[in-house]
Amino acid sequence: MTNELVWDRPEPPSRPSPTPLSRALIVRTAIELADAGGLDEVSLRKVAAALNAGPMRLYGYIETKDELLDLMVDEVYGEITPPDPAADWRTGLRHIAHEIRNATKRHEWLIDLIGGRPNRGPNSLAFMESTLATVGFESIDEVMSAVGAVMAYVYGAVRNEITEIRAERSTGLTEEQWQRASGPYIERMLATGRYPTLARFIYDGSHPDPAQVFDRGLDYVLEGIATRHSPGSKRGG
Amino acid sequence: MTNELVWDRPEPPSRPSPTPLSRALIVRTAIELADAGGLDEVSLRKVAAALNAGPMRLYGYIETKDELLDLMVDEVYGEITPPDPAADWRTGLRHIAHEIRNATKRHEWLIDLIGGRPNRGPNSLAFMESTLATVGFESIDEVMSAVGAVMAYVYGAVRNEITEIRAERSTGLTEEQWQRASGPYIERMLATGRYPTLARFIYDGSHPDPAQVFDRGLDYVLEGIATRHSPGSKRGG
DNA sequence: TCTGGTGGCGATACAGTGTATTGAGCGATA
DNA sequence: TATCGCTCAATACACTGTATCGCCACCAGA
Repeated sequence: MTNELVWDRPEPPSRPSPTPLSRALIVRTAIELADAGGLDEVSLRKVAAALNAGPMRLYGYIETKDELLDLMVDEVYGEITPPDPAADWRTGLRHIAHEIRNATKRHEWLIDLIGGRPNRGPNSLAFMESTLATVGFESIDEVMSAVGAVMAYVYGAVRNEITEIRAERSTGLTEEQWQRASGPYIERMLATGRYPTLARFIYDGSHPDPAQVFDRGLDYVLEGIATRHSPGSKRGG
Repeated sequence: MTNELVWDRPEPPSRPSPTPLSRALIVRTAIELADAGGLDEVSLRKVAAALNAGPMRLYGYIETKDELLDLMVDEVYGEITPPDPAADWRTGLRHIAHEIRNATKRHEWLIDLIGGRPNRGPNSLAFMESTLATVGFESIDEVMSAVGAVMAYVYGAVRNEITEIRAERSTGLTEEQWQRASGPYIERMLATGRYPTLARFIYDGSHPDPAQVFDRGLDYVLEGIATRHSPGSKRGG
């Protein structure tokens, strides 16, 4: 066995001194990528690359990509502050609704993951806990349907908002321009006369602040809950 | 140039007599695949294969895959029957809410596409037209927020339902079993004592019919709209 | 100091995706 | 009959998630 020195032997590839990893670090990195460039930027290869690691290294910390996504969602649930326990159910639910909306403003991708699969991480459970706790109705079923309705509304409303934002971003048309029927396609469709009501709305509709729209819809739901439940059955305001 | 007969020249691949295609046929096929096996079954290759065609052939009828998805959504909007024009706004909106819910029952994948990108196909526009038309408030803004709130609620509620159904399907646990904390993980989490309210709800909660849950939440929203808008400003019931 | 195992991690591989490009065959036209 | 143009299949590319393999550094024991 020759032991001679071979001067042109390639050096071992200079590894960029592997970062020590952890599940938390991976999740944080994935969230940063998603915040910056959307969910498309969260591929195992890209997350790994951002950590100076090979793709397969991540599998030491997570089972599958879906698990990573679940962890990201739960992490964001951790950013949500619970309502003041002394608050009445209405302020409590309103607080939570705003918290969710704000969280998805910070992390637009959230709306694509939340509700897509059941979220049962510790932070999600804590969120459910404080949400249920803030509604002090006596009847469990009444609490469930009140919370369910509010969450359903919040989810749908936020989704609509984000979708609009994305559409603006990708078409370059603001919703206002769209509503003036700037798109040639829309213009053509309206010109067919098959959508008279819609046309009237598009041309005459005003453009309220999205936050106000959200609050108004939320108020419908809360008001409906309030009138449907006999005053005797609730605690607090 | 030799013209000799080469006996071992391979025959041109016996084409299975290419089906004549059309955008409508492609969309219908994609919907069938999605109904049967979920959105995962809708890849250009699979759709094309189902039509005895190569993947690239579809590009003669479709610009991109996203366009195909948009067309699928619009097709389903076409299945939705508008409310009776004579109906008051409340029955009208209720009708539409149920139509949407039923449509997503028939096509579960719909909930993953709807709202994800703006839907402006002819059927979607017709749907918006009849929805707006059924709410005869005088103020355009009031109509918009009423319709917006109802649609947001419907969207979120249906999404929750479908997510539950899918979770049941994939875990084999019915929601009822889950609520008895059959999952060892959930059981462990509840045992930590950090989620007292949640635990109480899981153990003591009843299991109302999903349709009733949906209707109840919908009723909150409608009731809220009704009480928030002065009676003088609405037409019909 | 040498040896043998072990475990972490990179490289490779595979099946799948959407889509751009290429090229072959056919029908219509000059 | 020669050629053009069109239609579609084949090929190719970059990318995905993930299974498998194999190298290499480290550590235990002799």
